Amino acid sequence: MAKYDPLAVESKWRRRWETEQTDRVDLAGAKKPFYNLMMFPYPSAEGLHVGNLFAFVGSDIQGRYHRLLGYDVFEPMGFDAFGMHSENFALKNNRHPAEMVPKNIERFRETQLKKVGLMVDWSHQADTTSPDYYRWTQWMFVTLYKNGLAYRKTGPVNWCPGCKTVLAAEQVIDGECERCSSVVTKKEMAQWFFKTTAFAQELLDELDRLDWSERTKVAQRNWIGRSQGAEVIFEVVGGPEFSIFTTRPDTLFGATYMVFSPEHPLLDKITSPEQAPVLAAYRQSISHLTEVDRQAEDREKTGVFTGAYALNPVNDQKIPVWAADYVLMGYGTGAIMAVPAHDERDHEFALKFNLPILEVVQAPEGLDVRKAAYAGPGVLVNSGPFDGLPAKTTGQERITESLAKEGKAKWAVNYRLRDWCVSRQRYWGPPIPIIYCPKCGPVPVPEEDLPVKLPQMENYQPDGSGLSPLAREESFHKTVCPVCGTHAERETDVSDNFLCSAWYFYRYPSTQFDDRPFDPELTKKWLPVDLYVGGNEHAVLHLLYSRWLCRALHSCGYLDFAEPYKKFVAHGMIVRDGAKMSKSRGNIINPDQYINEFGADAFRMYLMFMGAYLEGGDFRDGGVKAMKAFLDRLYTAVCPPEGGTLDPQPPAEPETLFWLNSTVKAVGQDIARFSYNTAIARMMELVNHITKNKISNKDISETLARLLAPLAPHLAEELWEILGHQESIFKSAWPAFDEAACRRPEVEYVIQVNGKLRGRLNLAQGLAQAEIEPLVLASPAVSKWLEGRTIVKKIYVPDKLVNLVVR
RNA sequence: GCCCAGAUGGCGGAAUUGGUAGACGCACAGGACUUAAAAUCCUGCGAAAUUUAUUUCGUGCCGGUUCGACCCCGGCUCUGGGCACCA
Repeated sequence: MAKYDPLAVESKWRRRWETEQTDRVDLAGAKKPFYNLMMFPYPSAEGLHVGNLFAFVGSDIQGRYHRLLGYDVFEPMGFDAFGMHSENFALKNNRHPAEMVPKNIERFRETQLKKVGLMVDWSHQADTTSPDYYRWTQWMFVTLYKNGLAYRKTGPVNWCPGCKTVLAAEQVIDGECERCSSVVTKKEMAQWFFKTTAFAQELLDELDRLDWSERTKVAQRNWIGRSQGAEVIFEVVGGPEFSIFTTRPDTLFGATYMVFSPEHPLLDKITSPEQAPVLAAYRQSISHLTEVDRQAEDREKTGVFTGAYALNPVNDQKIPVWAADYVLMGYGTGAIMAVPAHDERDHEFALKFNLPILEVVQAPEGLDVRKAAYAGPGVLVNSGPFDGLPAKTTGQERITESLAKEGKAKWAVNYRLRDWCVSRQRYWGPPIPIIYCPKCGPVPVPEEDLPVKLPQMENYQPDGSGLSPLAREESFHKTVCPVCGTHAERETDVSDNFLCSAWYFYRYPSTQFDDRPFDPELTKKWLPVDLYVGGNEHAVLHLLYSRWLCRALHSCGYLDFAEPYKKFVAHGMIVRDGAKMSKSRGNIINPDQYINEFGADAFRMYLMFMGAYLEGGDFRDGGVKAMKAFLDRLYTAVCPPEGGTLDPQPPAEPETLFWLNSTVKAVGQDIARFSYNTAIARMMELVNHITKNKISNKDISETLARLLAPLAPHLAEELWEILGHQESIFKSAWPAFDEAACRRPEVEYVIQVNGKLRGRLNLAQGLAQAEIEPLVLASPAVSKWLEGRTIVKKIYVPDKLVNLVVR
């Protein structure tokens, strides 16, 4: 039994690809550019995770497939090596990231990535920690600042006590730090922000037109969280005006009290002297609560009366003003009108504090708004001139517009999306390129002075003071103002690692340029990215940030497109034996072990065969071995038989032609829709057919080698060479097929009686109903079900089925 | 609570548009080869009944539409994911 040695074959072809530069593309001269991007990994010391490989292989298959289709495919790779994941790991192991990261990168590239057989053009790498790279990350910051898209602001920010730094809203998951799972607290600090909210509407609108995985789009829509409503101006009795945001202006007549967020600055002005100590005590009592406590599901509502009253602009009614922490300072205006009859939260609060509940939208029979809030549709009641109008449509419009005429309301839209907090009080990142001058204020570092290099520091631990470790390095932060020359101080925070990764794909084609972040010509030719494959865990992190940055650079005139990725495909997640993989379970898959035993091709193929690529798969131990066994069978089937040769004539037998052509068609279609598991199954069927029938044919062998090439590139090259070709199989072309031969000349008709399968008939293709009927009625398997019955209806589906309905 | 996706043999999973449910593979069983084992090859493999070359049942649960439903509709249950005191 002929077998092949995968380790020998694979190292042979790795060397050949390297010396012949098979994987390189002529970026300037390419005629049919196809930018195939995969999410670059961060080089952890543990090595590549099987999840990384699953993602990369699925992407590489597209790259190789497109290459065979005649595209000039650019498939670059880089390392996302700045940030807390790298720094935390170095800290834990008592090492320095500057020493550790280059070693990890080397190991990733040389002993792992290259062994998997990715068609990566290694002449265009990006390493985010290299000064040649982060110089341009800093340039991004300066550019955003100069264009009014970056600003510094003091306010409550998310603070992770574990990582000792602030975090962006996107990096807080259920009140916990995305990296270390510490409970995040609020801290008042001056921080740098990017104006992500400036493009909230565009980011949302464009989603409808993007060719992206639907679940990724849904996650982004939820995160941006648009809600439409009105801003209404109320007036404190004997005090100032203030505005509230509501999505239900139709229920204004039902507002029986107002609620301010306890942090609302206006409270200090309006609270009555006798209630002031009560408010102070309340603020004290909630000050120690974290977001997790505050949002705990079963938590009872709390709040205090301020002693103040507000006037409802629709009817001048005097209603009490309360302060309660169920109203958040960060959303809308930090104050609400409470309509307990039609809002669940207000209802709960009103019951607890015995506040009035007034029905203004007619609830259906049997529902009592005193018992439970009714938020459904209905007509307005107790609403003066607006009674009888459908609340959510006309009612809403009329009430808002009548107030708008008096200047007391306007239509408004609110987004859940917050500006991106990019400051980090950590060491391992690109320093924020800003200088604070006592005379000139904040001044961006001039472009020619970039990069602001990260100094080498032996003790780089974050100290939790709210300042970055760089604040301890005087030689770093003491400087002079680039404008006036006065002694000045550098910003000592570094920027969020997600800024590094928000632009890396612009850099890849332009790595040779040290005078610009990306070359306009090459960028025009290669971007936006044609295909981006990655994990959906980045839906509202990297993918949102990079969409925003693209839009920002576009608005500043640096890019002539506003969306970075033409197509994004979210791959699934791998589990093992039905369970999530984790260190604590001890069920992590070690890819190297399988690759060293069965070869990268068998490992690649098994990863893709486990399940649907877009849904993920369940890794079973025996799978890689079984795949190697298939590749052995395929090898035997494709190679000339021992002591013989392959038939040089094209196959003529119809059944074989059917298998050959329909397999080529199906494999191409399946790869195009990321259905790798079924593509492999189709190849198995073809191999089974030729093995069973002892067919050795040159045409079939060459076709199989090329079908296999995207999935198992090393073996495909080996077979191609055995079949007599000098050049790489990737310089050949994807096999063509004959549409007519994809169907058998004879088709199997299914014969049903009353919808139940009663027989099958092999008949020539394309027969008419009238030609088939007599044959059906004559067949004994069918006629026995027709005895003594009347046929009332005949269903006929060409080349497929006949169904006789009898009584 | 709202939104999205999903539930198919012992297992992983197939099934373009409503038209043969279970492709392909794993595991298992039997056989061949072998001193033996491994590897490889061949055969079988949803369940029940059976006169075994037959019938009935069967795609999470209940109901509906249809000649015909894994697929469409209505109502549930469970699993995974996103959002969530967001006004």
